[in-house]
Amino acid sequence: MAGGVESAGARRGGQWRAARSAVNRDSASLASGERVISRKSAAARADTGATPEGPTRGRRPTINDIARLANVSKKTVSRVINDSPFVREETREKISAIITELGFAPDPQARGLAFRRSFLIGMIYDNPTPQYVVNMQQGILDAMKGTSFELVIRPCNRQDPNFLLDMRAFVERQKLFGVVLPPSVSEDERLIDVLDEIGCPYIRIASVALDEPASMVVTHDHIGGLEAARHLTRLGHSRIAHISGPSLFRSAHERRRGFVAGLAEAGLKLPKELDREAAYTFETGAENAAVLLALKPRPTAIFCGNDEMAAGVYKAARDAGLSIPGDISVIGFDDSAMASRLYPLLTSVKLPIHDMGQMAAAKLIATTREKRTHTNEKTEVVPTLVVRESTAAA
Amino acid sequence: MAGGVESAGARRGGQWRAARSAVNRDSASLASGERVISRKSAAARADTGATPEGPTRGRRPTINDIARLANVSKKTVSRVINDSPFVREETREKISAIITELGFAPDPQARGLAFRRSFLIGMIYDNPTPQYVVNMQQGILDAMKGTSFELVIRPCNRQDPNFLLDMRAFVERQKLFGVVLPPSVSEDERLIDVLDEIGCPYIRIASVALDEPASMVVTHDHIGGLEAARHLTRLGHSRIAHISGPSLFRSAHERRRGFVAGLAEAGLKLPKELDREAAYTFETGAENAAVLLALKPRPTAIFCGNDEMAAGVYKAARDAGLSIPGDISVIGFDDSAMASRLYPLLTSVKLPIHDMGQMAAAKLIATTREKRTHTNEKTEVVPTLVVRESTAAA
DNA sequence: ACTGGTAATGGTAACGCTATCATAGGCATA
DNA sequence: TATGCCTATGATAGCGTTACCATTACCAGT
Repeated sequence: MAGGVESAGARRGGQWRAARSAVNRDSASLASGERVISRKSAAARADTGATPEGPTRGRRPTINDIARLANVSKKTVSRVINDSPFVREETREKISAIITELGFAPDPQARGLAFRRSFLIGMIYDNPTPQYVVNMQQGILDAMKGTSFELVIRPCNRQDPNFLLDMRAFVERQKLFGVVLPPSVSEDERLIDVLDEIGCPYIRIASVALDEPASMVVTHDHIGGLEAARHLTRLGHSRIAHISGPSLFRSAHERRRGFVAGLAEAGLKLPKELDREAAYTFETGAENAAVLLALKPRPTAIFCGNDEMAAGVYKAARDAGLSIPGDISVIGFDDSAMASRLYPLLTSVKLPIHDMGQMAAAKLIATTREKRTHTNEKTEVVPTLVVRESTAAA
Repeated sequence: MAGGVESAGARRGGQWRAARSAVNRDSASLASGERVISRKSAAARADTGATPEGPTRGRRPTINDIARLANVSKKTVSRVINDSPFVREETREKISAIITELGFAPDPQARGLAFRRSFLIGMIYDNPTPQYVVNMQQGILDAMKGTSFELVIRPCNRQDPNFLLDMRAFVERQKLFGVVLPPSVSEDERLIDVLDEIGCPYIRIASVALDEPASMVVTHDHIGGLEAARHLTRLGHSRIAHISGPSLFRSAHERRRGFVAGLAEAGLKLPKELDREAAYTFETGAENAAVLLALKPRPTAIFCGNDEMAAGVYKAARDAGLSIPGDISVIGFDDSAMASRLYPLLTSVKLPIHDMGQMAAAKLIATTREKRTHTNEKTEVVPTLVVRESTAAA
C-alpha cells in the first residue's frame, strides 16, 4: 500500500514538537534515533516534552486552551473561528483576543476530519506552457492569501487511460475543498461528470461558457482573434492567413472564430488555403508557415493561435529569406516571455492569466464564505492586443 | 480569523458523500439548500445517506470496515497500511486483498492527525523562471507518484519582512512532512534555522554542499562554467567575457568560478573589464553586453550566467550591428525553451531540473520509508553543455 | 406572570486513523 | 517444567476539530 510510515515515525527522535521519545515496539529496529535530515534536533527537542501536563507549554495551543482561558466551551471557540453569527460580540472579542495572543491557528487536519472536507484546493491542468501554469498558480495563491487554504497541484495527461481514475482518487481521498480547471481539462466533460458524482466543487476556466456562470471563468478568446484581425486590416492587409491550434481545443476554435469575424468586418474572408490547423507547437507552426510562405501570391500577414507557433513562423520566414514585418506581419497569442525576446518583438494577444486564476479561486472560496454569495455573477475576462514590432503596414 | 466554514458546511446540500442533510442551527440562514457549484447534486446525494447502518453502503470504506471483514483489529490493518514488519505474511495478504477489493485508501487527514504530521510535501521557492519551477514541480510529483503524498507549493519573496513568519506558519500549521528548497531559498540560512527549530525535514538544492549530504542535492554549477570555457577556448577564442548573475547567488558565483577555472586550463585569465556582474535579467544582460561590445579590442565570445541575459546579448549585438556567431559567440545557462527559439539557436548549459526535483523528493520520502536508508549518500548532479548555433570558431 | 420564540452557549459523540501498552502464543534456553 | 524473550495481535485512549442536540437566557406578546 501507500505507507511506510509506521516504521519511520518512531525512528526519528525529535521531529515535530509533539513527537514522542518512546520507542515504538512496532517500528523496525533500524538505525536508531539519530536525526537524519536537519541539524540542531537536540535543541529543537529541548523545548518539547518535559512538562506534558502544563497546559500551554511548548506544544502549540489548541482550541481547548483557548476555551479554558476564555471560560467558554470549545464549541464557542469553534464558532468564532468559523465566523458563526451566533456569538455575542463581547464573547467573540474576548475569544479573538486570546486567539491572537496565543497565536492560535486551528489544525487543518483536525478541522478537515471533522468537517469531512479538506482545506486544500486542487489545480488540475494539462497545459504545457510553463508560464501559463506558473501565472495561474500565482493567481490562485494570491486569492488564497490570508485564508487557511492551500494549493495542491496536479498536472495530468488526458490521454492516459488512468486519467479519470487517478483524478477521482486524488479528489476523493484528499476530500478537496474544490478544484480549479484551466483549459483544456476544463473542457473534459468526463472529468466534470466525475467531479459532480463525488460532489466536489469546481471552477472551469474556458473560452466559452460551458457551464452555469457560478462555475465558470470565461475568457472570450474570440475577442483576441477579433482584435488581431482588426489590427491587421487597419494596417491595410487583405491577404491574411491563420495558423490555428488543434480544433478539439475550444480556445483554438474561438480564436479562429473571432479572427474570421474580424476579417468579415472588413469585408474579407479566410480562404481555405490560408486557413491552417496546427498543434500549438513550434515545429508545426514552422511547417505550416513554410507552406503559407510558398504560396503565390503570398499572404502578407499571419495570425497564429499561440506564440510558440508564431516563433515557428519566424523560423520559416528566415528560412524563406523573408523579413518580419517587412515582407510578412505576424501576430501571436499568449504574450509569453518569448514574445519580448524574439526579434523583432512579437505582437501578441494577452490574456490576464494571473487574474483568471485569482478569480477562479476567489469564486471557489466565496461560494462558501461570503454572507451574500456573489457566486451567480458572471466572471468574464477579455484578451487585449499587445502591439510590438512584428506587424507593419501591408 | 481564517474561517467562514461553519456557516457554509450546512448550506450546500449534497456535498461530499458524508454530508448530512440536517440543517445546522448555527448556520447563517442564507440561501437555502441549493447546489451552487456543480450540477447533478441530487443524483450525487441519492446514493449517500439512506442506510446509515449498513456497513459498506455508499460511504467510502474505513479502516474499521476492513478490520471487520478481515476479522482483525483495526490496529493490524493499520500495520498493513504502514508496512509494519510485525504482521504475519498470511494476515497481511488477507488484509491486502480486502483493501484492494474495497478500494480502500486511508484518509490522509485522519492519518495525519493521529500521526501528528501531514502527508504534504512543500516546495518553497523564489525562482522567477517558470520553466525551472514547472520542471521541478514535475520532478517532485514524479517522485511522489504511487505514494500518498501531495505537493503543496509556495512561491515566496525573501525580501518580504514577513517572509520567515509566513514560512514558519505555513510549515508549522500544515505540519508538513518535509520541504524541498531549490535555489535561491535553499541558500537562506535564516529559513533553515526556522525549519530546524520546528523540526521539519528539508532537502536543499544548491550549487554547493551547504549542509550534510543527507539534506542536499548538489548541482555543481561550476562544471557548467568549466565546460563553457573549454568549449570556447577549443574554438580558438582567447578574448572571452563573462556576464554573471548577482554575486549573492551561489549559482552565479559557482558558474563564474568554473568558468575562470576553465579559462585557466587554457592559460587564459578573465580580465576585469570582461568580467561583469548583472542581475540575471534580459535588460541587465543587454546593458552589460552593450558595454562589452563597445570595448576595443572587442571580446569574441561571451558566457552568460543564464539564458535571459544571453537573450539580452542578442539584442545588444543586433543594436551594434554584430552577427552571432560570426562576430561574437554566445553561451547561456539553463537551456530554457527560449534557447531553441532564439535565432541563432543558443548554445547553453543544461541542468536536469526535473531530475533534481525528483531526487530531492525521493530523498525526503526515503528518509522515512526505506528499510535501509540511503539517505547519507551524496546526491549530485552535473550540468552539460548543449551546443547549438550561437558559438563558432574565433 | 406565563408562553413561546429566538439568541447564545454547552456537552458529548463523532471524524478515521495511530500510539501506547497489554497480552497471548511460540520457541529456545536454563 | 519454568523462564524469558521475541513475534503477532488487540483494546483503548487519544489526535484537534466540528456536528448534533440539548439547554439556558432573554425578550416580546398576551
